[in-house]
Amino acid sequence: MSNKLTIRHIAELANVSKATVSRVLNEYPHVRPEVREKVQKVISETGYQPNNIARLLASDRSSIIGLVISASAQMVFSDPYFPALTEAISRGAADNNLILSLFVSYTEKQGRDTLNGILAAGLFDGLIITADHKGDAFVSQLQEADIPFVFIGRPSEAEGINYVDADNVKGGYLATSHLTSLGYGRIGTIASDQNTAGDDRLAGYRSALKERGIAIEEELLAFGDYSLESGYAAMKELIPRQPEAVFVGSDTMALGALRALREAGLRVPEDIALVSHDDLPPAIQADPPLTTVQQQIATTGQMAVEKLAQIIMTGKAYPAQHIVNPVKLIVRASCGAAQLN
Amino acid sequence: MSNKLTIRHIAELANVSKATVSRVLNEYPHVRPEVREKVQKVISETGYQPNNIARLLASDRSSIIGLVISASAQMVFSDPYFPALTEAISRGAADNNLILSLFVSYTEKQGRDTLNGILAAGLFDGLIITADHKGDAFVSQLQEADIPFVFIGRPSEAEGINYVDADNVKGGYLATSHLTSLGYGRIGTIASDQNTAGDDRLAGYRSALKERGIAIEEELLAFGDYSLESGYAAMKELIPRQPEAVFVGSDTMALGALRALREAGLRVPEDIALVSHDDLPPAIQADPPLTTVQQQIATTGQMAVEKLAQIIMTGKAYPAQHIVNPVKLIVRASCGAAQLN
DNA sequence: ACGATTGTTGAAACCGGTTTCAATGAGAGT
DNA sequence: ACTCTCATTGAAACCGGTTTCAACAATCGT
Repeated sequence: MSNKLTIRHIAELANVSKATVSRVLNEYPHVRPEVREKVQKVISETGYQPNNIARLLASDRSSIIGLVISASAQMVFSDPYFPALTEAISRGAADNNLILSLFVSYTEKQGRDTLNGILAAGLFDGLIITADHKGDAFVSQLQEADIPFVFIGRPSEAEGINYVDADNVKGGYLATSHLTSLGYGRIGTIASDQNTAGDDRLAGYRSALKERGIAIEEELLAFGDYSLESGYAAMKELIPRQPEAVFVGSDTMALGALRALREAGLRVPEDIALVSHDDLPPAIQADPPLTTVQQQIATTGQMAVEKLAQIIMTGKAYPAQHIVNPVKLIVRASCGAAQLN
Repeated sequence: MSNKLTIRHIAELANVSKATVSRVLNEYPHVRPEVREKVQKVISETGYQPNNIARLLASDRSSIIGLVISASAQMVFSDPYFPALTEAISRGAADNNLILSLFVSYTEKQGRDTLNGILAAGLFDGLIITADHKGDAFVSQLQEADIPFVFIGRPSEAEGINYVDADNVKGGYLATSHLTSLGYGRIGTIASDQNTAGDDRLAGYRSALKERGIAIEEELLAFGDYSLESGYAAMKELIPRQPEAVFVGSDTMALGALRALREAGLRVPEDIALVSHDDLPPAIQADPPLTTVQQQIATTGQMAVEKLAQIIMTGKAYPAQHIVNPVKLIVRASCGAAQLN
């Protein structure tokens, strides 16, 4: 450490006690303005910076929060979702004067071990948890540890748990309604049952069709795991069933679907229309650019940090709050809306 | 905190002093085996976990390292490079029993502020710095603060600085030689002068051509900033000059270049061959899949953590080590090697 | 058998802050 | 003028560990 100055030195230089310096540092009352100024002058002249560790020990608060990402390696690597989220949370942490620590694990078991280590360390004021699986395994551990936490993405047992999520049901609904309103029949979907987001988007798809009185044809449902490859495989499965349009549950899977269609010699949107979900950079980079449901990941990340900060400050995690961020449809070329106009 | 147990309780339960418990915890010598066992028994029975903060304060070591990413927002979002690197470093930190904290900033000024905050906090045992710009602004600050640090990517003033980098000169050389050896003439490049990686790749390009006795035609050089859009723009600039092949300095820029070519009605590799750099997921997902130079980001991240850990342990940052990871050419469709066989 | 050495152990100081509590002094109330 | 408050301040305890140092017991050499 380069920092040899301690609160004692400042106290001596300013001719006051450590306690008074501490009061000035923490902007506590009960210090005469002139004394406060004198101390501040010494502090700024010397460039003194209080030692955080000591502060933590004494105040039992670290201002460090952890972000636990538990997802398959493939997912973390190839889907821009987690990077975007991480980045948003990083920014949110900075805005709230919190230090962000990052933990990535690839399996649920590994995630639990990581979590154990984190909880044992006792270093963190709170945690943000995000998982591509349903994440239930973590909940009991977290609750026992009595540490403030916020989920990103609804855990399947959400009761009493604070979480922030996108309005996935609405997303599936918007995407599918858009396709029905463009006049397509035989609308399929590539969904996912890996997490609640997938369930919800599928539910939205179902409700949109139901609303129009269209029966769900189970053979037009395919499933993927959010990877490009799974989107490719799912679309291959769907092609023989000749859907006119498909709602794909994520941009990345849509990229795979596009490849399958290209290989099959089918044009998008002329032969098959596509709408996907997320609106991450690949959506606009795709050929054709994807009509997709935008979820505001930045907002989600930010709200998660803010909710966590609030729990930490107030000490009140209850009543649990479920924050659902709105989504909106971004119309590009892949749905064929342009042609139909 | 749920953890009410302190070292004192353990000491009392085991009928020894705090000092002895501490010796057991830290696996220090000078404890009789039977006493050690007795203490360990109490520890495991009670589930006692030492308070890290207190430990830090007393031992002046936090086991927390910071990763500072300073890059344009666009870059962090749309290029998978940083996510891949972050993920690798996260894994490396876990392997070395270090906690990783993440800081993202978008401008050099913001980066400096962030760094100031970090250094002031005095919480970190060391830092890993990575920047899409040349990052020199940070060096003096870091050196003054006397904190262990390792750069990822060669800073332009690299003397006395520990860094880990890919062999970018070799990368540019391999890509370009591959194109010459396939018989292409008029080989252009989309380079970048934003960072030393760009400089180095360009240098490799130059040396490959020079080696074959081919004069560099300045009009076949274009520059980008690693964004897809800049690759698109650069390729548009190059098209009228009719290169037969182009070495593109990153996969993401190559994606943009592909789009420009597609819009111009040029086929890859039949009309123009492409080789890019990085071998990130988009390279294989592109149409056609990109021949590209693979840099082992995972290894780079891991080595950076290990080097940093070593500096922290030994306290010796000198002599500075420059670790250059090998690269290798991955041949796919975009270079046309398959057709030529 | 006896002093010298070595291995074990605990008391106490320490890390650098925060917080409690009692002492002090000035202003308010009568 | 004389209490009674109340704001200001510093001394000391505390947070929960690590580390130093001195005391002690056991082992060694002669």
